[in-house]
Amino acid sequence: MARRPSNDTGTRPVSMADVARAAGVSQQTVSRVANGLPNVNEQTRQRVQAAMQELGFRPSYAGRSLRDGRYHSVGLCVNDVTKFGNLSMIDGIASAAREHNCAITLVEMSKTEEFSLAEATRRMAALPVDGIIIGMSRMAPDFETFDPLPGIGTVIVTMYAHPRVTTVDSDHYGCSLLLMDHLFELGHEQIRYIGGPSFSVDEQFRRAGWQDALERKHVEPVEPLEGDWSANSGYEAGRYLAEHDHTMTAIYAANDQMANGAIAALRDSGLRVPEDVSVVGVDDSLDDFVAHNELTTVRFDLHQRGREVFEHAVPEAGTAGKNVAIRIPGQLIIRHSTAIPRA
Amino acid sequence: MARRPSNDTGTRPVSMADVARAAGVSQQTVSRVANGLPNVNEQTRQRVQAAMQELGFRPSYAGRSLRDGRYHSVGLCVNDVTKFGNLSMIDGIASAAREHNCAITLVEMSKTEEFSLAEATRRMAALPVDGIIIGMSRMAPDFETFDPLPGIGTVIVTMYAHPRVTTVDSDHYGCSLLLMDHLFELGHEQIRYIGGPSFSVDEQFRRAGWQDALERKHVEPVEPLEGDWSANSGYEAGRYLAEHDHTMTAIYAANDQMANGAIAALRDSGLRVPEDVSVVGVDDSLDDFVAHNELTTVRFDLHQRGREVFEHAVPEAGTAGKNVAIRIPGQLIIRHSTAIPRA
DNA sequence: CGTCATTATGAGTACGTTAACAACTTGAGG
DNA sequence: CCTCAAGTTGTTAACGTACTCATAATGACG
Repeated sequence: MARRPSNDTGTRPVSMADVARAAGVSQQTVSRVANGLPNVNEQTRQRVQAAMQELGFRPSYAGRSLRDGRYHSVGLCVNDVTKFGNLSMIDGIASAAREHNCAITLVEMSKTEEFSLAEATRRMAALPVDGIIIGMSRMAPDFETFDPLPGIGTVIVTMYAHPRVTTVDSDHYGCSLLLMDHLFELGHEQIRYIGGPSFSVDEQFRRAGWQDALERKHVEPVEPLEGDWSANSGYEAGRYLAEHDHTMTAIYAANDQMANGAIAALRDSGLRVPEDVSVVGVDDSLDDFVAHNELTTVRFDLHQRGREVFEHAVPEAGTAGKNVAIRIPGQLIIRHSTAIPRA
Repeated sequence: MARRPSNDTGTRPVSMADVARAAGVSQQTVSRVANGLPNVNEQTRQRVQAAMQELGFRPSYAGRSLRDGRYHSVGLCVNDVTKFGNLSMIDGIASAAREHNCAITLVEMSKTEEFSLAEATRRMAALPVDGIIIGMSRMAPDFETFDPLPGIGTVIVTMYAHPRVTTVDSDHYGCSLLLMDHLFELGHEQIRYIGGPSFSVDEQFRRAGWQDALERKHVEPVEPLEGDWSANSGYEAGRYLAEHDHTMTAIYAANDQMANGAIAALRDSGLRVPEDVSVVGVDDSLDDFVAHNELTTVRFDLHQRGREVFEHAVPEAGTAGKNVAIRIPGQLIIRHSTAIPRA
């Protein structure tokens, strides 16, 4: 049972040799026509192109890649495509890849469970990729011991630095400092925190920024609350704070969705935003979903991050400086959810 | 200037032959070890595995694909990764692909301009894909005349049927009927429509469903409004309707985001939802963004759509029935934005 | 001790492509 | 007529893999 019939009756894909036979030229001439090389007689070119059309020739990616050792694709490994962080990563990388005429080979690991970097690397390395990008939105069990595969660029998208791998991320620590400084300047000091799930790397760094900012100002951080990034969890946390904390003057929610929920809760509790309580978020993700978005937040340049990630994963194109840790700062967007605290 | 040095000093990737030389066996034995075949002496296996580890062997995707004619990847071509429709498509296809141990090769075309199916097909066909999926969220200029490439499964994700290509989509027409029937049953007849941009295929079918439902009930459809899918555009439309139409009792917004904006506008205009005006949307996309989501809407099973799309694009796995038009019905989700109209 | 099955391994080949080189034709200039 | 250049086409080799077949070693059984 031959896998691929060599005769013409089978379903084997049409190769250059088939086209060559049909057009009465050598296979190499077909290659020349396919690649638009100049040294082909016009008449011959047309005959070959006609044969290609006729037979439905499709150049073999495998043959070409085997020949010239490039795949023109970058591998991207994430746990859940739909999470905001991953989506924005895909978007940023997609535009960088497009600029380099490159595709993205996407692999979604388990949506819920963590995965090891070794496993992710092993899977990605067996795919047609010139570089490997791993989104580590929660700490991998083998992060410390992980060794990248030699001979292929590897980038981990995460805030944690690694001794042997380049890591790139938006600055999830710095964004907290931006927001806290903004609140400090307005005069706030009692700033409560509503975070995401504690396994999230983004959460860990955003929260650390909040805590460090307070401690640097010699304010004791009060018990951070834990949500799940959703507006409903922000609502519950906001409700709790409205009822139990009458000294706070501001809330820092670790993403806009929870901030939006928290604002709703505060208002349902009879508190005004921003007159009674200021609220800030992160991501600048509400615009499409709520009218008159008034949330003060931090916006990240995801396309720049995508470009950095891409160019470090596929070093031919950009700086090949090995093993750095790149943190791309966000931009403070001041809207109308923050104000001077009540006296 | 040899592209790839054949000696050991160069940067050529490590092949099975290299491993074989290091382990003192034949290349074929390395292949057997790499693929976990049983007929290898345990001692030999360990020696080979040690050599693999030592040299950092990475199996060549190109060699393997050339050899067995499969890529284990499906091509996906969309215009803008971040659009809700496309994102949900990626998500659904990703989980179907994972079930078949398959990757996704993602190409993002121009975010803003339309692209022709011929161009998309040409680009995708040159990539490592066993099937081609094209998201046609706006009508392609060559839809009527398009001929799929023979020898590779092609699926277009769109509501339009095509005489020579399988098309799959969520039922963007049927969702309107579900919502309109729900409103009819409550007693509504004066139902205004806030649509997306008119070039959108989803918009065209959702709007057609609204119009047909009214006409079937012998109600004259009143001037549909056009938004841009964003909450702000829904707000503006809602504001306009609140001020100019005092006979309407319900609004059908073509997505949840505009519905959310419309509700805000109605309330800002002093109207109650649902007591004075009922509002419905489509997509069931608000849960993460707003607390206490009360919007009646239609939810699509995106994973089922992804599975259908995938299995028609890569027919080896599922039903290979050629050239069908599959419409996957949505599910009506009744919450609390709809009620019996005021008397 | 010969026969035969079982196990382990190697040799050869084909997959489709492109670079490098060789070969052939044509025409101009001496 | 010879030489040389330019244009066009063909031949060969190599990329890395896995299938098929051949070969060699081992042990069981009559």
